[in-house]
Amino acid sequence: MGTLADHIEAYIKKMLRESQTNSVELSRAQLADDFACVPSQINYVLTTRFTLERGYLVESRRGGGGYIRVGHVQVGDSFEHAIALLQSIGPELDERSMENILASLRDYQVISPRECQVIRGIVQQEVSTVSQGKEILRASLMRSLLFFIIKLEG
Amino acid sequence: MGTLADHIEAYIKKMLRESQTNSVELSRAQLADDFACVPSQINYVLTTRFTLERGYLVESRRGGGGYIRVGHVQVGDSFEHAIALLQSIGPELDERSMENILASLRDYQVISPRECQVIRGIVQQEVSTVSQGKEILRASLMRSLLFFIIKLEG
DNA sequence: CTTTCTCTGACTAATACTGACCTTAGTTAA
DNA sequence: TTAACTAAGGTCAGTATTAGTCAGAGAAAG
Repeated sequence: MGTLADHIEAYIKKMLRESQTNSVELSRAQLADDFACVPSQINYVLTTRFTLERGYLVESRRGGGGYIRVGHVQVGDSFEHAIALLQSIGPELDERSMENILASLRDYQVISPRECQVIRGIVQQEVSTVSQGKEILRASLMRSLLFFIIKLEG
Repeated sequence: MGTLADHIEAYIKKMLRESQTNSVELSRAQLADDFACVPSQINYVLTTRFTLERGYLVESRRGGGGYIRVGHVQVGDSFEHAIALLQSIGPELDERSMENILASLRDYQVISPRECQVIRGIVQQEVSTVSQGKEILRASLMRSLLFFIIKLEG
């Protein structure tokens, strides 16, 4: 059967498939009304199902003319490995794991040696500026940079 | 779609693009009349979208023959401009400042609308997953992503 | 029975827009 | 000369319209 959240998830994914642009604009209040639930239920669905790791981008704006935009990145087979690695990054990431991921991505030619070098430099620089939460920041940066590369090339 | 403010913003930017001089002179009352709104709506658009932080200069004069002049600050080199903006990011970065930076980089065509969208989405997603240090993480991510783009293009 | 997932509602925050009232600059006429 | 009039634009507080957050209740799974 599936929960309400499942239905809302399916509805949004259907709209995404039908859109030419791989992105869809929603009205939170309207959608909540359609499914006869509270608006915050929409946020629940978005934060649990339409995450960056699953290849979704969510933007929103409040106020008059506000909206929620959900975008989907579909990547080719050549990026499957990269996506898998990206998804394997948890809330924290140590240096050793980062190196393993970079090496793997370079081997699979998802990133160039130069890109690899740039990423390493950036992450090291940023991580060195904080005293706490280095692992968390590293995970965040790696996810973001890799996702950015995949998003643009995929 | 988009709000009235969005349309007025687009209209002014179009006029700016079409002008040889990177500046355009408006009549507040006339513009308000064209868009069927109150004159103060024009001020709202100017103060929220055409700020110095985004690279715009607004001058005006009251009384008979009054006017509003909007200029787009001519930056010598968009690459230099991007570097300057990057360096202006301190240890912390709030959402408003991030939007200003992105808007400016997009207006100067340092980043594409697509890249802008991706960056915003990634940053929002990542920042939403932490409970503390949102401003610090936002600064880190913006520095990293922008640096990465510039590094590859420059 | 305990843990994890769903769902709700009260409170919060951001953005858009309006209208009443204010300020400034030029023009005219006593 | 200067007071009065006319013709701009400015400010600000209030209202309307969205969406976001978070703690806790309820349901499902292990």
